[in-house]
Amino acid sequence: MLKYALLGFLNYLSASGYDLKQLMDVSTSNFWHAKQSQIYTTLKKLEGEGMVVSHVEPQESRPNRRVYQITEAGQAHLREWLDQPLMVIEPRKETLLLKLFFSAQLDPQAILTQLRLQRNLHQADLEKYQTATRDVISQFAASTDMADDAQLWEAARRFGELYEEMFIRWLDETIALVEGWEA
Amino acid sequence: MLKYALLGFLNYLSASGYDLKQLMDVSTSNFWHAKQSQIYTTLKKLEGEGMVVSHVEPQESRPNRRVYQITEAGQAHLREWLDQPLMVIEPRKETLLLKLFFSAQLDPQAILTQLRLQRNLHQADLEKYQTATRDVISQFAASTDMADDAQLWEAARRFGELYEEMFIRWLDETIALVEGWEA
DNA sequence: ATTATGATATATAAAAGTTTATATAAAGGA
DNA sequence: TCCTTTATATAAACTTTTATATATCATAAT
Repeated sequence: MLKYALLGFLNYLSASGYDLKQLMDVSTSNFWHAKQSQIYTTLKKLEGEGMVVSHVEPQESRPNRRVYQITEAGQAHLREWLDQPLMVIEPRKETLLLKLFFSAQLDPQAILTQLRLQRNLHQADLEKYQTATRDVISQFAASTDMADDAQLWEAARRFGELYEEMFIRWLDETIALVEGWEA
Repeated sequence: MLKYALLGFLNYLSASGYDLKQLMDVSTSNFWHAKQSQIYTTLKKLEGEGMVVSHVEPQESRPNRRVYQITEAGQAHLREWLDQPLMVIEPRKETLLLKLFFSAQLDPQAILTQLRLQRNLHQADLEKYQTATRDVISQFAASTDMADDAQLWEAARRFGELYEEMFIRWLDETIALVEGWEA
């Protein structure tokens, strides 16, 4: 799946592995992320498959950059994936839910500590989507003439916002439930 | 992570790999899932680590069952994991969002087809949480005296319900956005 | 003035986790 | 007769994470 993310970015602009990592961190991290090592190995694999080509750009006072460019085959491969509708719901993995599911044997106070800690983390995440992420997208939208693209990026950001609102609501409900056990 | 899910179930009752797959499918699939092959190999690994022990139960007219039982070491290992709070937010991966992020080059009608298809899937999932999953939990709660456990399972089910409501809301917003492009 | 750190930049090895595919075997229902 | 359910197991492939290595510049702290 990561390969489509990389092809998706390279379809907009040529970039190095380092660039792609930065791009993902500020744009898709809400719904797709990857470690630096995976990005570098996947780019190498994509080059082997003819989906991208690369050249080294020498730099003074900085290590050389290896810049990747999408090929026609890469564009066709990306397009094929975009065209074909997703027929399933992606199964989620939520470690917090798994822990909670088996936590009845814990002290209620220990459960509450864990839930409140997560509430703080999700609150911070929500605020990030409402400020920093929002600003990045609106700046990019204003600086280019890609109105449709920017609207889809905004929709993706909006998902993160709604997700965090939902998560906080669920945490508040669940905290109230466990608080009731002590009475 | 799967190992904790298996230990969590085995802490309630002894079970075979087959049983554990069925249990996960009707209870944790909302936030944790695994393939049969992974369950079998993980159980074998857990046995090698002394977390569980197994014995074969011969059956007439059915293949023999290998039933796993949690050990004291296994219980301690589970307990340790449950005790230690989760300090991070689990990064999500949502293929639909990734596709949408790069879909501006597609025909708006193709985007709408994909979003509406997902809406149907999520609507069906939501109804499943509101009926079948809810019934399984309330039946189990009534048949045992594990009130706290059942309330946490209900909280986990509730997460699935809120998640699907949120997803459908986001899909409706996004469908309306793309519908606006055609005017 | 020196030291520490963080950012820029790429790369690989090893381990861990997960999916896909395949094999076997028998009962029971459509 | 065919499909589904019950039941376990392994090989191969793929994906992802963790850890480590190298090198330089700019800035901040001591």
